[in-house]
Amino acid sequence: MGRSPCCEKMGLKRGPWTAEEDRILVAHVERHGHSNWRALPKQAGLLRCGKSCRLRWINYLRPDIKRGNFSREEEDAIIQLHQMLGNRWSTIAARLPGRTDNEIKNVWHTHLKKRLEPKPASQQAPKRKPTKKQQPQPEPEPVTTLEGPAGAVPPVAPERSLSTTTSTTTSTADYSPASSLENAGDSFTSEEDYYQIDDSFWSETLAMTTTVDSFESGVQQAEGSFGKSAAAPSSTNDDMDFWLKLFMQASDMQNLPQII
DNA sequence: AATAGATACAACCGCTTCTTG
DNA sequence: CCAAGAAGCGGTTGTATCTAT
Repeated sequence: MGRSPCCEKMGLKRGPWTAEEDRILVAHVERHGHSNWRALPKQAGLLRCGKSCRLRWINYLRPDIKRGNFSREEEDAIIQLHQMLGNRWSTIAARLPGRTDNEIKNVWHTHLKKRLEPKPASQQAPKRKPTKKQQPQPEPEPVTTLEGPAGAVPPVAPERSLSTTTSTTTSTADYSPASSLENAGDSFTSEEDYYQIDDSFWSETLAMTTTVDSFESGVQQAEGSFGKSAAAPSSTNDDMDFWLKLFMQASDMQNLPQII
């Protein structure tokens, strides 16, 4: 298939987006939509390639983007979904409203992968404070809800300023250990305590896992009846789309996550 | 105070998949 | 059915910022 001759780079700008470029892109998309990314920069008067515009829009300028630190629930959801789906970041992102594949990918590589690696307890706590970009801004309440199962409230698109590219960060769901400690006034003494934040979350999570597990066994039977090779585990990966569909259907049926 | 190393994340690159004529 | 173009996706890199020494 033809490869996109994207970025006939001559004359096109690269690197970080300016506030002005953001403003132009947002204004143009709001007015005309983005049916044709390739033509968009020209129409909007941006010296960027369509690909770059698309990425900027999807990852930062979309109005429904949720910015700020990942909540513990979101992180755990990513871990679980990654176990099931592998590096299918866009699929994982689809289960985490307001989060982008790029963001999830970054979080995975910088935090979650390490968390899964065995390490001494002394290293369990995050070493760094949130960066400037991550600094929580005063927010009436986190978007992520820790309420019960019924609390599967759709995430609210946070108010965002478009004045700068980086200051758009609003910590809508800052639930990092550090901030929890600060906010709680009281203290969690360990990460284990931290995990005990909300039982309902875990029951939900477990329910999800169980559902998927039982689902998988059910599907394996179904696979047999479909005439598929009763197949080594590896074939599961080969047929991931099939699994994914089933997974989605299962979650929808049970009104399961939408993890947050 | 200086600086080397670690970390976080925005952005780019190139391949795959989808759509259309 | 085929080929070209466009969009989507995942891997990787560049750079700003923070921590430790």
